[in-house]
Amino acid sequence: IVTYNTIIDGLCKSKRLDKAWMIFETMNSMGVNPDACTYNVLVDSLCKAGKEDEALKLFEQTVEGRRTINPITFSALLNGFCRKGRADEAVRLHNLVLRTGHVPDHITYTTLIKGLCNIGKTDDALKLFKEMVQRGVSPDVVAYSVLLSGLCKASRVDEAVQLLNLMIEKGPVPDIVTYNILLDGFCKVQKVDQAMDLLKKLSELGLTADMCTYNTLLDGLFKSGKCTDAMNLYQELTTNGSQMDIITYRIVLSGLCERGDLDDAVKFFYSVVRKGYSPKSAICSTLLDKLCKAGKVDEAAKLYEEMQRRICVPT
RNA sequence: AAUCGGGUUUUGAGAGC
Repeated sequence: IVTYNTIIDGLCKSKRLDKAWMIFETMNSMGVNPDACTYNVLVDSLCKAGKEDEALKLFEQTVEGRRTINPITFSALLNGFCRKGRADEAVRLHNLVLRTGHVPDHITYTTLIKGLCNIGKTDDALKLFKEMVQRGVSPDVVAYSVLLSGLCKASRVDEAVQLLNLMIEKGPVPDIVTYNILLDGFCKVQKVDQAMDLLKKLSELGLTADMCTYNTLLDGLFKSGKCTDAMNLYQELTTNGSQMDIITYRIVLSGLCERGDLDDAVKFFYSVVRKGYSPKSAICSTLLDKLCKAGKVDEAAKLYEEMQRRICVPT
């Protein structure tokens, strides 16, 4: 049975689903009964192939046939539904299974909470978070962060701050990701100043800002029109030798374009390209478009050639 | 363990409706 499971899993992982199912049939006809592990693999692979409904059917069959619910199969199934934006259905399934006394672990709860947030059902996510606590499953830093992110994305930053305070008071210790989420939340509701204040407090909290922190703030500064502040921050990062990533460059480049600083944008573009990055075609196109509209068609043409050489394809 | 699984930053334009 272990051999069969290993083979089926291997086939599923290399996307040879049809072949995997053939082996499954073979094992049945040879009188080798599939076990929980076999079904875990199959349910998961159906989900990953976008066939959640078939996965659900298979899951139901195993529940009837074996009269037990395997938590791994079930969480694979819930994952599949959540990934597809079907978190509400996942929660319905979760509620059914909950009645049989199966309480999911903190990761599965987090998956569901994130799924709900992704489809904008933030209140349901909050409810589920409370249920989780009531059921004696302690939310870890990721669970809190996911919920925090959901609140921020729904522009409910005040509630996010409350949640952070709750967390500080009697939850897991927030990490840099938690704060990055909140920083982004502030930025997105045009409270960049609050975000910058929070940045200063990070070191007091014993946390080190990472590139994601700075990217968030750079973008926030640009988008709220504080281009000078943004460029100052960028300079600061350059001089202290921070390791920029492609995302930093995209933010700065589009920030410069947005401001209409085409000369700087073009200069910046070349400096990025010299570092060996190829900016996304989207940004190349923006840059070209802005240049053309500013009447600098010649420059745009030159840039276009350069872009072609660098294998980024502006459309 | 032969099997699933969770968090943060960027992502263009035009046309049409």
